[in-house]
Amino acid sequence: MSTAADEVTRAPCTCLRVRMAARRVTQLYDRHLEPAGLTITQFGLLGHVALMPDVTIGGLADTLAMDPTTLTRNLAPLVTRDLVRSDADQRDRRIRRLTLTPAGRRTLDAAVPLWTQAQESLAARVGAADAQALNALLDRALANLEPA
Amino acid sequence: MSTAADEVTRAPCTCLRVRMAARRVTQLYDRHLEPAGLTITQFGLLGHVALMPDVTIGGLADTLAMDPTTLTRNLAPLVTRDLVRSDADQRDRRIRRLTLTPAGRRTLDAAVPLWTQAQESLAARVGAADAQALNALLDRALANLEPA
DNA sequence: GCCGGAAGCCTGCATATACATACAAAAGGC
DNA sequence: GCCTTTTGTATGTATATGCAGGCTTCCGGC
Repeated sequence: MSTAADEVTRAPCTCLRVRMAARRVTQLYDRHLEPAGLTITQFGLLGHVALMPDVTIGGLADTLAMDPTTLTRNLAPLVTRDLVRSDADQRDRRIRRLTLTPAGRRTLDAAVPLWTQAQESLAARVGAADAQALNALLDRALANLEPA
Repeated sequence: MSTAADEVTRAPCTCLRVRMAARRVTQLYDRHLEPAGLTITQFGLLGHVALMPDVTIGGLADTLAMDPTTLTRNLAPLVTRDLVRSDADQRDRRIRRLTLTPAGRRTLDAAVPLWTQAQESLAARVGAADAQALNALLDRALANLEPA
C-alpha cells in the first residue's frame, strides 16, 4: 500500500533539496565570514553595490532574484553600520541610489579573503567538478525561473 | 585593474546561486501550495512526520539538515493549528515524539496534488533532464556537507 | 495645471533560519 | 545514592524572506 505521504520523500522534491543545500552552504560561508562581522547575504550585498554603484533598490532586487521589500530589510543593518548609503535620487525622488561608504569598502576588502576560503572549503568538500557543474545547472535553472 | 569587488560576481559563488535558486523555487512551491494553507516548509514537515512517526525533534532536524531550534519554531504553527502533536516521551522525558493528527493527515493528503503540480511546473520550466541532474548533484553535495 | 493611474519604496505581519544561552532530564563516576 | 557531565529541547535575539497594503512621487491625458 502506498500512501500519499510515501510519495513525499520517495519523489524527487527539488525544492526541499535546494533549501537543505542553501541551509548547509549558508552556514559554511557564514562561519568563514564571521571574523569580518558579515553574513554571506551582507557580503553579497556589499559586493554587488561595489560593482553597481548608484544601483536602485528595485534594480538590485532584480539582479539578486530577491523581493524589493526583503532587500530593504537586508540593507537596514548595513546602513545602520554606515557600510552602505541609500540616498534619494535628485531627479526622481521615488528612487534610492545605493553606494558603498569608505568603511563599507574596507569591510568588503577585508572579507574577500575569508570568502575565498569558504569557496575553497566548499570545493574541497563537494569536489571541484561537482561545484562547477552545480554552478552551471543553477545558472540555467535561474534563467528559467523568472517570476513570469 | 581588478578590484576586490570585481572578484565577487565574476567568481563562481555557489552560495549566492543556491540561495537565489532557493528563493525562486520556494516562491513557486509556496504559490502552488497556498490553497492548502501550507508553505513548502510546512508541507515537508507534515510529510516527514507522516513517514517517520514518533520521530524526535533532533532526529528530524538531522534528516532535514536543519538546526533543532529552527525546527522547534517551524513546528510551532503546525502544533497550534493541531496538525502535528509534540508529546514528551514517557521513558525519557527530555525527548518529544512527533505525530500527525487526523487533521494533519487530511491537510497533507489535500496538499499532495498541489505539490505534484508544483513539481511539474518546475520540471516544465527548467527541463526534466536538468531537474533530475540538479537533484542528483544536490544529493551528492549534501552528503559531503555534514557540519562536521 | 489637474487628476487618475502607475511606479518605487517602506511598514505591518507572519514565517524561516540559527547562534548563544537556559533549563530539564538522563547518564556516568565514585 | 550524590555530583558532574552530557543530552534534548525551549527561549532571547538577530537576520532573512515575502505578501498585503500604504505613502510619496512621477507620468500621461485633458
